[in-house]
Amino acid sequence: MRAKLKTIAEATGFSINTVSRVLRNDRRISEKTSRIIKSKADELGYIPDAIASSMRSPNTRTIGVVSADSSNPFFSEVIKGISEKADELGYQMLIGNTEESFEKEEHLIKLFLSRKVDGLIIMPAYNTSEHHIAFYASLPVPFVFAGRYIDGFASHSILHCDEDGERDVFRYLIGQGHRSILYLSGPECISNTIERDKGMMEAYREAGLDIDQRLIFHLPGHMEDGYQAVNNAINKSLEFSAVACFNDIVAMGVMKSLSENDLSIPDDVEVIGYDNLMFSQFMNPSLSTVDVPKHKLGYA
Amino acid sequence: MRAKLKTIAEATGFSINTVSRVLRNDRRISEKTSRIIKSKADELGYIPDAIASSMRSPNTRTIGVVSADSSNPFFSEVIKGISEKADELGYQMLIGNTEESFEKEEHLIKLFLSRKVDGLIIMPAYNTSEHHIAFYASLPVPFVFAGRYIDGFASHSILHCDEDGERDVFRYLIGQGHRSILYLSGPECISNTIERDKGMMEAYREAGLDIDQRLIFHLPGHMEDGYQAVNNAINKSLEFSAVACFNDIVAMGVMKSLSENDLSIPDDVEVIGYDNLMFSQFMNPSLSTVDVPKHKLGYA
DNA sequence: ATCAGCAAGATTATCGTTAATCCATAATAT
DNA sequence: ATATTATGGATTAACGATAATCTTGCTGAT
Repeated sequence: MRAKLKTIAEATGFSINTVSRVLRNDRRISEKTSRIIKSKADELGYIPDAIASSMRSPNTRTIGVVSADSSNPFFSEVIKGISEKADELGYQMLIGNTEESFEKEEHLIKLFLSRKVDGLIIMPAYNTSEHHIAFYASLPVPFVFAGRYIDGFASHSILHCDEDGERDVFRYLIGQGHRSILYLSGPECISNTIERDKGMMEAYREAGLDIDQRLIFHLPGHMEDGYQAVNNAINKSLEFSAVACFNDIVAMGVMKSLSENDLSIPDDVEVIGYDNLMFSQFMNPSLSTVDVPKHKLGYA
Repeated sequence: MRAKLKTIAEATGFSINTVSRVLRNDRRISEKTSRIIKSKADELGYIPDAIASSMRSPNTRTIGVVSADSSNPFFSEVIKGISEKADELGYQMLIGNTEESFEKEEHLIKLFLSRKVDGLIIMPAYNTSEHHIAFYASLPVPFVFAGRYIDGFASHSILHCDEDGERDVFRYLIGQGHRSILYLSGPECISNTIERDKGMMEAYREAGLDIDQRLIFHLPGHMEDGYQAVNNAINKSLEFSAVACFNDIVAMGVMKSLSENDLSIPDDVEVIGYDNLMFSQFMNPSLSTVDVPKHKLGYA
């Protein structure tokens, strides 16, 4: 049988409580006692029972990470950042994926609460209804939204500035002389899309240019979306000399399509991504992108 | 205060135990009682306390996933598969990264044990010493190694067939007439490398060809490794008409270097990856690769 | 000499659930 | 008519640890 405090207590003659205090480095225990108990614990290969411990103590040193899709490189880099910081602080992570479904998100959060996580890091699903807001407001533990912003929970969000990022993209493209920019934006109801669209519009306004709505598309943000979108645009003979993408994944799809259509990058069409994923710098031709401190975001 | 069994028991007049049985769908409870208790539980917004529950019951419905690097697309796809299956079975995942360090791996596993996980899925760090073997053998819970093989724990491993995969790669390349194949293999001490090297040698033997050791490199398997290796090879004027890579990430680095050196793919040099990561099919020129059922692997 | 104060531990009460028993009463079998 | 078995539920005892409250023996101040 696995050693427990009682085992050590009996083996050393001290009380269970004293053993517990020693192993938690509580003061008010003599050096000598401490040594004896620690060495016995070592000898018996004692592994503390975190379950029992968190039964009695106020925290579990566990956080719940609610990811939209942990196989998406963007999220997985954020999670890596979280993981490192959690490790450093002695916390452990429960992870689950919502696949962008709020129902799953709610279910997952409840499971995490059931597990008594000390806090939640949420990469929230699209769509923000009254019900969601109420749900978030009722959470009995601290929580933050990573990378996305939810109305009414500004102070709970850790963000990079989407508006500025996209404005810079369009400023640059317009500055390069592009006048027909295909803009493959994200899902309409998430904060990132809204913010970035604002940035885009601001850049056009600054330059005194009109926006051609036919060149703007809101897509889910997968690789196929970029690929399809450019194929379609070319089929419909849309004219464009640059493509601004919602993320690097979409940009990959875009580049694939462009190459297949014998358009050279960046001579015929300039492509800009978003997120600066680890692999983006190794793409060929390499991808210009907006850096998002994913790792830092997770870490924070 | 959060509702607990006692709250419901007092509100309905039944005993705590009866409430517990109802909520666990234990039989031997009348329909009527069950309905009353369930509706009251709903009304009070009861969330079960999984900590207290797993204190008493033999399992925690939690598994520990020991990943080498969760931001590496290969692992993250495997983890996604695990996540889906776990979700389906009502299990939750604790995840941690070892960064390929066995010390961290051991530490992480101990933490998971402390949390009383029901089982472990391990993507083991390199290096297999006596100590590791003894450590694994001493684990008090079921465990499997995903994707890698550890001596002495064959039955604990879930594998794709590395040897066959690499043999097919070399058969194909040799069949295409390549006689100088740069082989960027993986870290020497992990099973995948060993198996694949075997496959490579077998293909050469079958074809009755000698192996040129100068074209074989064992690398850690990162993108930079592929990039550097090809740069070096070109600098040293090594002749080669194809590159077989340990994984798709290395292949990306390779392709980057080749393009920068104005070598066309696949006309001047043919490149083959391994793993068939999600993004590989969208690369341009697209990457030939060996499919590894990462998702299925995780799922299994 | 008396007593407050403290150090170093021991005792005891929980934490919220589940498992093992136990106890009526009703239904069925012999 | 008695013995057995089901049924539906109540009681009680853990699970392993921590926190709050007690003890006991010393110091040292008055």
